[in-house]
Amino acid sequence: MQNKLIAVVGPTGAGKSDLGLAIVDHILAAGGKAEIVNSDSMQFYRGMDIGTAKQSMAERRGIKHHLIDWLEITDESTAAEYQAVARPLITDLQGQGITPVLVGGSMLYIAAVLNNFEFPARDAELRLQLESDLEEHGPHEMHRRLKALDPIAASRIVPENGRRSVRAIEIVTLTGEPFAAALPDEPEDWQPVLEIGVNGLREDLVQRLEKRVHKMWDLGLVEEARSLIPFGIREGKTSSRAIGYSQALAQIDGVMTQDEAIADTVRLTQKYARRQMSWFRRDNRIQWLDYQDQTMNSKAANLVSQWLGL
RNA sequence: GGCUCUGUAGCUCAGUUGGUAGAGCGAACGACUGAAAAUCGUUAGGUCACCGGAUCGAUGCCGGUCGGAGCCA
Repeated sequence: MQNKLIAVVGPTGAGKSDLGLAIVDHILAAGGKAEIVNSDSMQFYRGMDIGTAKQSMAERRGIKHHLIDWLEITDESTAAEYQAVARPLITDLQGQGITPVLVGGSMLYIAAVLNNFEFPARDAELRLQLESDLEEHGPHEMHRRLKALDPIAASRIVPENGRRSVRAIEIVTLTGEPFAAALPDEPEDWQPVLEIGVNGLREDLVQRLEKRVHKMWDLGLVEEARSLIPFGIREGKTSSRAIGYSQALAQIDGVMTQDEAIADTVRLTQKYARRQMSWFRRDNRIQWLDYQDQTMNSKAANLVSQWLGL
C-alpha cells in the first residue's frame, strides 16, 4: 500500500507538467498506480486553457488529472479552500493505493497542502471594511493600527505593505490573540513528501518564457479571452488577474496594441517566475533538477523509485 | 544646403537660476499564514554624447565635432 506523496514544483515554464507525466509513467511502468493533482491556481478554471499552458487531453495520455477545470471563472479561488479540497483528495487517492503527484507552481497553495499550518480566521465583512480603510487612509495608517493591536506582528510587516497589515488586523481582531505574521523557519510536513523542483539557467528561462508568450498569442489567447467575456472573466476576482488574460482583454478593448499586450505579458511572466524562485529556494526539502539536463527524467525516476521503493 | 529642437542609469524621461544627479519601468536579491499569476522591501547601475574654451569649479554657459527629430528649401 502506497501512501507516499510526490510534488513537482518550480517556476512557470520550466516543464513541471511534462516531468509530472513522466513520473506517473515511471510509476505505472513499475506496476504502481499514480495520478496527477494540479496545484496551479489558474488551471483550476474551466475555459482558461491557452494562457495557463494547460496540457491537452492528448498530452495527458489518459493519465487522470485532478483539480483541473473544477472552477467557473467567476468563482473565487483561495489557498485555504484548496487546502480543504486537495488534502482529502490526496488521502483518498492514497487509500486506493494511488500515488498522488502534485504538479504546479502556486506557492502558497502548495505550502497550504504540504506544510502543517492552519489558516487563521477570516471574516468577509470585516475584511471589506479594512480594505476600504486601506484605500482611504493608506498602508501606513493600517500599519499604525496593527502596531497598537499587536506590536510584534507589526514589526514583521513593512509599513508599505497594506495588504499584509490588513490581513493581520483581521486575524488579531477575530482571534483576540497575537499573530506571528511570519512563516516558521522550519516548516513541519503535513506528511512525508518527495518534493522535486525543476529549474534552468535564468537567462534561458527568460527566453523560454518570451517564446511561450508569443506562442500563446499565435495559438489564439485573444480569441479565448474574448470567448470568456460572456462567462464573466472580467468580474472573476481571481481569474481576471491571470497574467496574459488581462492583457488580452486590454488588447480587445483597444487600450493596448498587440505588441504592448505581448510585451507586458512577457514582463509579468518573467517577474512571476522570479518570485516563484524566491519562494521555493527557501524550501530545503526540494531536490532540484535542471530542465536542460538530458538525463533529468531518469534522475527524477531514480528519486521516485527510491522514494516509493519500486 | 538653411533654420529649430534634441543627446542624462539597460529603457522612457525629470533635474540642476554653474558646487559632479533623480523617478518610473527593467535587473539582482529578499519577505510572504484565507486575492499569492497577489501584495511589498532592499541593493546595484551614470567620466549627464565627444573635444576644446571661460570659470576657483561645468552635466548646466560659449565654440566646434558626431548622432537623432522636425520645418524650410
